[in-house]
Amino acid sequence: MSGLVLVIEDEVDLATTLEYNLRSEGFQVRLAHSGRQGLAAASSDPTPDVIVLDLMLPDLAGTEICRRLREQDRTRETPVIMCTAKGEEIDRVVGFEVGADDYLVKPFSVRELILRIRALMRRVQRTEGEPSLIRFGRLKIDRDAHRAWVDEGEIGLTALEFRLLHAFLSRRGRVQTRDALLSDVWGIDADVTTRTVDTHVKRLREKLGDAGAYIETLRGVGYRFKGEPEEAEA
Amino acid sequence: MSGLVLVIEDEVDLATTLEYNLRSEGFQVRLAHSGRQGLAAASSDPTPDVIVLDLMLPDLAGTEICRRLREQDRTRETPVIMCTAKGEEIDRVVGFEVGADDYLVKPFSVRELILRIRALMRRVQRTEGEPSLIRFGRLKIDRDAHRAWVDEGEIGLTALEFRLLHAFLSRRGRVQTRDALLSDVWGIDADVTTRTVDTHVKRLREKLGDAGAYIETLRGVGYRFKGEPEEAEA
DNA sequence: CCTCGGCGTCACGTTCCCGTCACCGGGACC
DNA sequence: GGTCCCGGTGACGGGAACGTGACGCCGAGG
Repeated sequence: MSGLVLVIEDEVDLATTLEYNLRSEGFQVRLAHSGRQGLAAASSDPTPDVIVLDLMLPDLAGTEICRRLREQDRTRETPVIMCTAKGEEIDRVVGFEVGADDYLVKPFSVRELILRIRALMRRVQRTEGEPSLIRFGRLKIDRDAHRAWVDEGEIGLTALEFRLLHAFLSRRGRVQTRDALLSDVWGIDADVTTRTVDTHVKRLREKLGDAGAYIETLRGVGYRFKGEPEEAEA
Repeated sequence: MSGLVLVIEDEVDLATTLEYNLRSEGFQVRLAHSGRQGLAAASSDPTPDVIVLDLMLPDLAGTEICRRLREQDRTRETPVIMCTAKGEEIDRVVGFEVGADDYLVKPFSVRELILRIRALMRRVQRTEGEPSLIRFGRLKIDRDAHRAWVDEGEIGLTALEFRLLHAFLSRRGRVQTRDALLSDVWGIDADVTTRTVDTHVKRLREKLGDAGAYIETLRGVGYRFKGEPEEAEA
């Protein structure tokens, strides 16, 4: 579960530290060093999944930014974590009214921030529909339960195999280069040979049995999961 | 789904803010600014659907109020959300022991509070009329009494173990990552290693005996409580 | 002051998953 | 048909992930 985090913070070195730490945790990061910049960054594509917002900014107050975020459809549902320097007592009432989702008091630990970001993302993800059951021909996977079946018989997949299968299923019909699979399934900073993909595709095909034929090899390009189940019959 | 929320909170401006926000979300609100007032308000008609309770009150401790609420038939089943200032986290454990249903650490956001109120209302609505007992195969737990049995034999669980078991039971069949368990069972601001989860799962399995097999380990993912008791036989 | 229970952490052992390599087999193109 | 690679395949070593027992801390209660 990676995601895009927007950090609105005018202290450049603090912002950079956060950026570094968040990236090393697998998040994508967008920085903004002023309020106006932050507002623009919040509503540009792709919209961030979480916003970390400093209360004290040179041009706009954090509460004002929060209010404006809540006025726009694009950012209305985006969780906001407010940061306040120690001693500057938050006006809790104002904070509530503008709809921040969480608070941190400086100095805070990066660990703590990451925990809260993850928690907020989980919450949004949970309410955000996207059915957890995906069916495809004789195949069925349940993301919540982390289980997979072929013809009503459950097959035991490892964590990596499950992610790989899910990547295929959610991009069915489209070619996936090995590099694309590596960054999607293994992660951006994966230090792995492209041939590793082959091995895991093989293992996945084995476990899928006959349904392994859903995965096609495109010589010189990559892999493609069939677009329609019937194609397998051909 | 509107409902009546009783807010027991001595800080008048915070209480007023909550009242305003809850009303604008469609709830009816009743305010009480002291413990005694709150106890009276809790059992007067119509009885509230949810109670939001500050732990620090001028006259009575929040835990004491909670205890008394649980002693009265009229309020025994009413869900209670406890609010505690940061630093009083010891009381969190006590809070669950006296039968609070959820807690929030100040400063919290109104959106978070509303989400939790809705969740509790949904839960009550679903289980209303049924006893507070949850049965699952050879397992039985009583949420109000905080007791647990395996095969009609009671097992002594600590407060933490009980919450962990309850978290598993209420999300049965779905994978729980260690991070998710940490924020749900320990609280978002818990300063704890993810490996701590392992230890407590182990202790819980021990106490559950054979029924400990209900808790499955998914390597590289997290833990999953079985969806159906019969799966254990397989 | 001592003891005890609950909780978090650490270190160790084990399991099994993952990444790599080397060896083939079989298309693709001439 | 030959040659060149690309991908399938089996084996293997390292290490990540988990179970487990032990220890220390801290607050409660005597």
